[in-house]
This record gives sequence, C-alpha cells and structure tokens, in this order.
Amino acid sequence: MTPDLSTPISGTPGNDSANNATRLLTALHRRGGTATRAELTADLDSGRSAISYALADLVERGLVTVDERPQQTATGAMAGTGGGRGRPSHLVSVAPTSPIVIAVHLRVDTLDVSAFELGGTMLRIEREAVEPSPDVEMTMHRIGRLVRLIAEESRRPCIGVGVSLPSPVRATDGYALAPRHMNWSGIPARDLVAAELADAPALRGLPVHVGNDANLAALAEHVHGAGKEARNMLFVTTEHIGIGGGLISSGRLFTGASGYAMEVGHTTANPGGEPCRCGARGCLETEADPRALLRAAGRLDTPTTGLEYRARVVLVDAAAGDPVAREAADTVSGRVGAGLAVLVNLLDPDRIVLGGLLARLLVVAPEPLSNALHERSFLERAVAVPVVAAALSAPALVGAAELALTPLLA
Amino acid sequence: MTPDLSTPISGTPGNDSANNATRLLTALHRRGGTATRAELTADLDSGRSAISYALADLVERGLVTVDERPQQTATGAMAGTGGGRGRPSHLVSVAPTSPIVIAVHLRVDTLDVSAFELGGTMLRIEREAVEPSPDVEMTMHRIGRLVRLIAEESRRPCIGVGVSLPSPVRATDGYALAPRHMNWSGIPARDLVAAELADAPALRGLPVHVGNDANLAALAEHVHGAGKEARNMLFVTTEHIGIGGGLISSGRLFTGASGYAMEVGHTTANPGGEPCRCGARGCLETEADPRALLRAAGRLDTPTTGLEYRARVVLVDAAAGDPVAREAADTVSGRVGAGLAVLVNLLDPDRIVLGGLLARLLVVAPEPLSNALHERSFLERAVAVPVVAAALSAPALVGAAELALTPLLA
DNA sequence: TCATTTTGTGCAGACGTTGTACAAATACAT
DNA sequence: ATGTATTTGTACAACGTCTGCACAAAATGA
Repeated sequence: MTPDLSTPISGTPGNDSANNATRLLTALHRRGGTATRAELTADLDSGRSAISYALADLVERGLVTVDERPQQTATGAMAGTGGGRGRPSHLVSVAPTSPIVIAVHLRVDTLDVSAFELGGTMLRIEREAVEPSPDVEMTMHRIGRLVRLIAEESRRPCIGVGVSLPSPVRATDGYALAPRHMNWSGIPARDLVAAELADAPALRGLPVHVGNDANLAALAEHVHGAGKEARNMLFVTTEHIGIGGGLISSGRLFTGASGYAMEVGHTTANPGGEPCRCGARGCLETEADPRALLRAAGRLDTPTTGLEYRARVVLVDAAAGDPVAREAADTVSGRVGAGLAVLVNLLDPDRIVLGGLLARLLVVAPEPLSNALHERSFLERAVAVPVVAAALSAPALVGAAELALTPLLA
Repeated sequence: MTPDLSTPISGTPGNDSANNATRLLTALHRRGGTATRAELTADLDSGRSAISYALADLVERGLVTVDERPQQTATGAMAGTGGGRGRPSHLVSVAPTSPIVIAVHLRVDTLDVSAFELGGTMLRIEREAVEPSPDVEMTMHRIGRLVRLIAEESRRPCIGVGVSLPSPVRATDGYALAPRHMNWSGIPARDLVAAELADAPALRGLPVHVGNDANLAALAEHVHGAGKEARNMLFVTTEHIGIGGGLISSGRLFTGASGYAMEVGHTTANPGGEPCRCGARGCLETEADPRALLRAAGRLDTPTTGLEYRARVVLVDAAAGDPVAREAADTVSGRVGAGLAVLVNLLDPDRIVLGGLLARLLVVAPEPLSNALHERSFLERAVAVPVVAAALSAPALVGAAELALTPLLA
C-alpha cells in the first residue's frame, strides 16, 4: 500500500495549508512519531470529531496507523495513557508504509547519508570518511550512490532529499556560495545532487533541498532537541573552523531574503582581539572556535588537523584540573558570552542552544559565559535567557531531513 | 450604519484567519484604501466569484463600498482602470462608515495623536510640544485627552489605539522598559493609556497596543513606504540621541520573544572608536547618531538641545560645499555602512531603509556608506542590497496605526 | 453594428469543520 | 460484582466557505 499524495492534504478547496489534517500530522511529527489521540486533540485544541475526520484522511492515505487497543504491559498499565481514569486513548503512530526522506550531511571529514521517517526517527545511516579538499565531482558521485542505495533498500516511497552543507546556500536555487574549508569555490549543489538522482528511475525528479549546516542544526534542535519549548531560539555552534548560527523566529527557521542569514562568525566578541580575515578584530570566529581554544591553551602547533578533537581534549583537561586549560576555557567562555550578548540585543531569543564544541564548553565553564552575557546584554536586565547545550548528536543531519519533510508538513 | 464586527470576519467556523474576506481587506489596505476589483482579484489570485462572495461580506459589514460606475473624467477615460479594452472594473474603497484607529507617537519633544482609517489614510492629526523630562502622569493625561477628543469628534467607531514610544516595549503587557531620554525609569504604558480611556464610556475597554518607535516605523515603511516590495526589510533610523532599528521578516514585523528585538544601537561600527555607555567602543549609537555627526563636525558645544536640527544643518552645509561638514558627513556615512554590514551578515535583508537623519545622510553622502557596506559584508559579494531613504514623513505614527489595525487584518 | 475583450453575477455542488448526542472503555468506591 | 464517575471515540446533521461554470454586462475597435 503506497500512500496517496496525489491530491493535496486538502484544507479548503483552494489554497489552505493550515487545515486539521496537516496540523495533526505536524503535531504527531513533533511528538516524535507516536502520540495518543487525546494528546493530539489537546495539541490542536479542536473538538474530538475534528480529529476523527482528519485522522481518517491520514489513515486512508497510509501516513499513519491507529492502534485501538494499545498493548497492555505485564502490570496491566497502559502504554500510551498516563494511567488515569476514563477510556484509554488510541495510539497514533507513523505508518510503516509512510514515506521517508533521505538526509545528507557533508562535513569537512565525514559524509553522512541517512533515511528518516515522519517523527524524526532515523531508520538507517551510512557514514564515509572524506579526504581533505575533496574533488567536487567525486563527492557528488558518492552522495548520489549512497542516496540511491538507501532509498532503494528502504523499500518505502521517498519524497525528498535534504542536504546540509558547510556553506551559505542561496535559497532560490540551492547554490552553495562558499563551502567552508573544502577548497571549493561555490557549486550549484541542488542541481548537482538532482543530477545524481536522475540515474535512478525511482528517484528522478525528486525534490532536493539544500541548506546551511548551522541553520539546519538550529531547525533540528527546535523541532526535536533542546529548543522544543522555545519559539524564538538562537543556535550557535562551532565545528572544526569558524562559527555557525541559526535562528528560529516565531517557530520557523529564519533564513533571510536569500538564505544567507545568521552568519554569526563575525559578531564582535572581544574588541581589540585577534585580527580576523574579515578585516575586523576579535570576531566570534577568531575568539571562540576550536583554533581559538587551542591557541588560548598554547597548543596550536599543527594548524589544521583534528582541531575539534584536540580542542575537546583541552576541555577535558580543564575539567580535570589543568590550570592552563582551565584558564583557556574560562577565557573563551567569556568571549562566547560577550558575542552572544550582541546577538541577544539584536534578536531577543527566549532560549539559546549551543552546539558542537560550544556545548562542551558550556558544561566545563558556564560561569564566564553567563556572566559576560548578563553584563553585556541590555535585555538581560529584564529577561534572563536560558543557555543550554544541544540535545541531538547529529543535528544538521536531522535538520536536513526536516527540510525535506517540510513540504508534507507545511 | 455602524460596521458589524461582532462575528469574526469568518473563514472556516473555527480558527482560520487566512480567509478571502480578510485577505481582501488586507490587499485593499496595502493598496492604500482604493483599488479596482480586478486588481484585488489579481492580488488574491482566486476566481472572480470568490471576490464577489468576500466583497459582499465586507460591504454588508460596512467596511468597504463599491462604486459600480467609476467617475468618468472629462476626457472620457476611466478613473480606476488602465483604460484598456473590456468592461471597466468596479472601484472598491474603504467605506466612510468604516472603523478608525487612534495612533499616538510620543517623542522627546513632541506628542502626535492622530486618526487613521483602513488604507493608512491619516484623517486628522494633533501635535503638542513636550517639555524636556516631562512628568509621566501629566503626559499620560495629555495623551488621554487628545485620544478622547479625536475619537469623539471623528464620529466613527474606533477599534483600537496604537502607541509608539521611544523605548523597548515588553510584548506581553506593553510595559515600556526604558523610555529613552525622558528621565523615565520604566512605565506600564499600556495600562496607563488604557486607564485614560476608561473615563470615556465610548472608549472604555478599547484595545491598546504599544510598540517601539523604530519597530513601528519599520512596519509602516514596509506596508506603505519605501519597503513595499521588500519581504525582508531592515530599517535603521536616528532621531535626537541613539539609533533605532526594525526588521520585517517574511513580510511580518520581527519582534523577538519579548518584543525587545533589533536594538541595533550597539552594533560595532568603528572598532576602537568612541567609548559607549554599553562598555564597548565604536557602537553605531556613538558613531552615527546626531551627536556623532555634530562631534565629527566640531559643533558639539551645547550638549542636548536641538541635536537633530543642528545635525541636519551640518548635512546642508556639507551639501553646500563646507569642507569640514563634508568630511564629517563622509566619515559618519562610512561608519553607518560598516554598522549596516554587520547587520546584513546576520539578517540578510533584501532592502535597507534609512530613516530620520540617516535618510538625509544617505542623500548627501551615499558613497562612503555603500563602499563600506560592500567591503565589510560577506553577502554583498552575492547580492547587492539596495539602500534607500524612508518615504513616509511620520513613519512611527503610521506604524502605531498599523499596529492597532492588525486585529482587523490578521 | 458586430466581434472581441474584460469583468461581475447566479447557481449548484463540494468539502472541511463543528456541535451534539450517544456509545465505549477504563478506574474507583461500595 | 456492581454502579458511578470520568474520559475518550463515533455518527450525523448542519453550516459556511470556496470554486467552477455558464451567462450577462460594459467597454473598445473594425
């Protein structure tokens, strides 16, 4: 049984995308793919019969299944309900026949390709190592091969491919402007990936969505991770070299007009600090990425190999009591706080999520960060923005899946 | 005939606000209050009968009127249509019985209170001078008196009051955190204005909306001014002291989680410049507000009187050939460009609108600004963001009206 | 005067949503 | 066991919005 997506998941005959069926599917997705009918009814705050109607639609399309008699555990307690009084609620789940998406995440040293279903569940992942400064064409071939492999072996309809790249990505055509540290000058990423899919009849013409890695990580943390409850979430991360950022505004990913928004690397974190390639001094990128931490710890000898790992070691040493490492962690932590303050003044988030090395830094040295944030930001006088570490292990990959799922949930 | 707003301008029985009637009203509003049916049909791209249906609703409610026989001019050309072939389109206008809103704009030296109707037409304005460091209670009384006066004399139903304040405003309760340069410490603005309305039976309980002046100016320029075509518009302005900003994201005002977003005054414009009250150096606020221009021109003798006017004189002199004034204008212009570059890297707007003194500066000295913007911003490599001067004479006032109208158009 | 073009209207039908009343399924007290 | 309270799912009728089609209306141009 293949799901029927030929007709739009309607709404008013015309152009309404905020109908109950779509909202229901979105609510189920945000709950991780499994929820009771009662929970979904509460999420949508409509009547129970509205849910019946919408649910029937989704079931008929093969997108969800309803278990009317949730399995009783050995003790007799219900699986889905809280165990209260009253008739136990049916359990709604993503159907095993429901469509999947393929997510691709290209990093400096690894390539991840993965299948996701509704709810954000990762079904399978393939990881390959990437050599430094890889060949564009060969990399695209490898992406294409893995996507085809996973899509075919999954034996489920695939409705889209999401690609996460370490580069600003033009929204109109998925062109990657400047893939960071790949020695690539700019590539028409969406078209290149789409061309790879043209070889497989089943995948030809499949929509390909491309996004910036940090933006997608922000999206993922918002939907499934540490920013679930937030509606205006600022995400900042660092991996390898440079700083990436993403913003969720009113529950939606803030992309800017062209898709280049939230290049936070050149926010001032330390006026009069190290000179940056952008011409200014003391940018977040030069003061708080793995290189900066290694430099502060006096360990920046071999420039560009295993930066992130070696920076993590500094944090481990700091936690273990190494005074030099501790000093370095505190210094960088303060710089991060100062940079975040600038962003808070501009963006007024209700939550800040830190990813990559910054998440680990937050655990090892939280005080300098929050102190600097409080001192420097005007809004902190009125609202204390919680700063938390990211919750997902592969946020950009999940975000790429999220991107490919949006047409279904929009 | 008073318009009937008791039932929601429906849509689906439940909670749909994106129905044709509302969309039609919004389209009419954005066209300035007058449009042909054909134009509205195109704006909504639905069938003609859908417009018929929605329009009948709005006419019945007394919100709009339809002129079926648009006046022919002396030459015989139609007023509304382009004069092409075919049946001429009916002319749709905001009804003279339609509701109005009252807009209030409090500045350091003036208080404006004004009536607006749908379409953004200002019906009447009352302006009073405000003494430096005014008494809060007295100022609120004056606001209340003018609002009641205008609302009563307009003889039309009033559906809301919008208030623009030179302060960050908390979204939840309309509390003005720190009214700039008023010597006020923070006031529950919404409640105070609402209390003033309680005296007049006709206005009691009327919704009061409070917003930051720069945010509201941004909103106004987006809907009726220089940012009409933009969907991601950055607005920056300066009046008297300090720098204000606002952002339109995907066609909607970006407020942040609490309403404090876009405090752009402390964006770095000149690393190592003048020390700022925020602790950093070279903030936009210290490098590009009227004081900064006066300082650069060597005319900052008497600190805080008529700053904006005297700064304008500097620009006039610069345009007339005064070398010192010219040098000052060029310097400040470059600083503005550098500050905008930081914002462009973060926010990726498709248009920048400058208001107040910055609009005049843009006319007198555009090159240093655009050069600095191009040099410093990464995105400029890919997209050249147009920078234009504001088009409205009282944008914050119009924005306050816009704020009060949103419940009708949402 | 007639064809062409563009625009408004009437009408029937479809569809999503809701509210109400009722049935089903549990926990808890007796 | 039995009944009551509580919570949840379903059937059904009604409503209101939107659409598409066919037709009428109002202009231009040959």
